[in-house]
Amino acid sequence: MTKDTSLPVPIIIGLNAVIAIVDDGTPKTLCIRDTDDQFSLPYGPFDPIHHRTFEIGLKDWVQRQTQVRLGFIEQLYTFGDQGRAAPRALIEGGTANGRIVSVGYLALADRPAKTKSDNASWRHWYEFFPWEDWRNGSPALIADIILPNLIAWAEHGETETEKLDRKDRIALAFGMQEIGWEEERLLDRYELMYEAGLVEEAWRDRADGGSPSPYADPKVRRLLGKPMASDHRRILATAIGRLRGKLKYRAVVFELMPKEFTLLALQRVVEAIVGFKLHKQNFRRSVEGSKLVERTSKTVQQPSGRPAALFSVYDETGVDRAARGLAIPRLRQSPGRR
Amino acid sequence: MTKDTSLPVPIIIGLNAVIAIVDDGTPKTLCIRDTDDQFSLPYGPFDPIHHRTFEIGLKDWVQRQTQVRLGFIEQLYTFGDQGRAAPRALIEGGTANGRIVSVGYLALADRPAKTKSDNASWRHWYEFFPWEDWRNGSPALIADIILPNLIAWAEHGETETEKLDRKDRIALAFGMQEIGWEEERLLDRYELMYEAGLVEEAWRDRADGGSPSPYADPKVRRLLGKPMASDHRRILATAIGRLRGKLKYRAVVFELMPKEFTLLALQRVVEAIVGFKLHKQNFRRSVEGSKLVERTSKTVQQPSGRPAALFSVYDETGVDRAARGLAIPRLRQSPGRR
DNA sequence: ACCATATATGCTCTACATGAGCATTAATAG
DNA sequence: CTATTAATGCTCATGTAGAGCATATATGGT
Repeated sequence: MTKDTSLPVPIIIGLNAVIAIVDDGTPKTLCIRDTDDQFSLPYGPFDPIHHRTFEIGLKDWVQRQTQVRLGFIEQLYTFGDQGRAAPRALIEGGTANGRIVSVGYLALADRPAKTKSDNASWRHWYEFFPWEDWRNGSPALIADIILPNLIAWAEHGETETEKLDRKDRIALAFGMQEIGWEEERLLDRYELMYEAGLVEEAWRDRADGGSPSPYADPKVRRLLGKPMASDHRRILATAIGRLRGKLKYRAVVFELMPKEFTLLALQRVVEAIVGFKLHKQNFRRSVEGSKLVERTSKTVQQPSGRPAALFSVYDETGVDRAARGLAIPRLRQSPGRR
Repeated sequence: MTKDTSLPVPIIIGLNAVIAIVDDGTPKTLCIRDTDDQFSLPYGPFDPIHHRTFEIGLKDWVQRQTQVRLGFIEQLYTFGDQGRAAPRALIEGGTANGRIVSVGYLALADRPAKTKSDNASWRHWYEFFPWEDWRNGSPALIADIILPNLIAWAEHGETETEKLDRKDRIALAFGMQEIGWEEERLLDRYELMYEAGLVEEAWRDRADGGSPSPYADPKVRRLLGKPMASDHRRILATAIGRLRGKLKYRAVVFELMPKEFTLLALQRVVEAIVGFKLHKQNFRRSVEGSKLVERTSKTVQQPSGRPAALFSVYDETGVDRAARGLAIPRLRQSPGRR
């Protein structure tokens, strides 16, 4: 083995948390409002002295900062790219000459906890990804703005191969192929838009580098979701994409539910996450058949209509490691996959 | 936000690569033989000065060390636990007073490249996880050794709840529930065995800490796979588990195949990875119907029998981002899932 | 009490994917 | 020409997912 003997540059590990809840049909994540009035995810440096593991560190400062107690936690990805803007607080801390590596985490909570500080607030996911919410049909944004701009970007490829490759990626990410829209490709879509210069962060990050990509004008960028500090929007995209995928094979939804719930409430939570509506009767069929929930004897009266039965999670303990997730019975109309 | 102003402890990021190939039905990974004659994964420190991203760093030193050119690469997980043994080379490098965080990567190659150094070699995966190869039926090891020892460990739980919880995890990980054996839960199984003190590393790592778990005797541990340096076996477990899962929804297998191949060869590669045999005709049916491969006009003669048609990947470029993986048509007998 | 309306809940129909295994084809070795 | 071996083709049974009709149980208005 060739031993690398160069002295290491100081490295700082930042922990970033996407803390997700679904509040009455609205999927939200905890955000901090930066000093420049920009949103960022809750984050903090990993302190190797006081914390034996990342998760302990994360839980610790999240609790201190926001009073939110984290239940389910999952590591997402570790971002180590150079050129990624350093969170301001860390720079001010005087350690900006090191390299910052951020480890993203996804955490789920079952209701919006009070937040200690005024600049912390629960924000609607789709403020940052307006093209990801198909619950009221295909967002006009995609056909009207995103696709035309992406295609234009693809046409600016250097070589013929690059152009084709870009078009291919666009088609796949935005569901123009036989497979249709795949909700879990959220990150692919965001990264494509970043590369094409359609989101604000791309513009901001490349201010120094300079690249020949045909940047969309500010008006367009402003329509394509609110920017976030550093690469937090990418981390949020990773989190949502992961959660969307995970729903299908792990019973994580229940981490977002109260003790007792109606099946429609459960459905609304799933819909909020995946971003499109489900077939009600088929959803019920699969949930009831899944052995993941148990019908209680209680019912709740809706504003009108037949009262709904309340359900509870069948086996409290092993839910998140349960072998199967819930079925996602699509409607062919809207996001018609396959 | 409460600002954490304590000075950071030096952190070193180590990059670890699981470089996988399948060589004539044998799944292998590149290993380095340590100075204490122990196996370790290829690893190296991440050098923030010379490398803009982790992946660039990884590719760079893997190529320098082993002459293997990495194609497909995927980040697995970032391990930051204290108490994880530091790779000897890093300690010797004089930086052992810092905290080592390792980022694991999975890389796929299509054939065993020559390795530059003598202490690098391609090792059979299942040397490290002998209970994971079900291709010749359910390994006796599981029923004879693993389960009895795990159950014993479960019985040693402090509280009633803990005992039940452990039994639950065992049942799930080892497929004792209705769902059956899930090949992608390899990491769960390894971690369970680690916790229970059944694998060598658990014994080694806890030498200082000391824990009340009922450690299996050395004879047992020696049967349960070869140990690896640091937590490399955990990283390898993560890699195999991830690859096993990924096969089903991404067309990554083709990264492991030569340009042209027979369907049986493809099947053998899949079988090597998932660790059990597939139904031949059904595998063919799904592969041919997948639009992922293309029949060439060529055939190859086997030692006996009808010659097999050669196939090639349909769309060279977008394979790894293709929307669907291959079907894994199980045989109900052996690892009968569901 | 009766009706319109709004949900919740039950049930059926169809298309298609998946697990199994029989049948046929095309080679080789005697 | 026959036995053997592996590749390839095809059919059958079962289960699941997408659709949508039908029924049940509330509320509010008349």
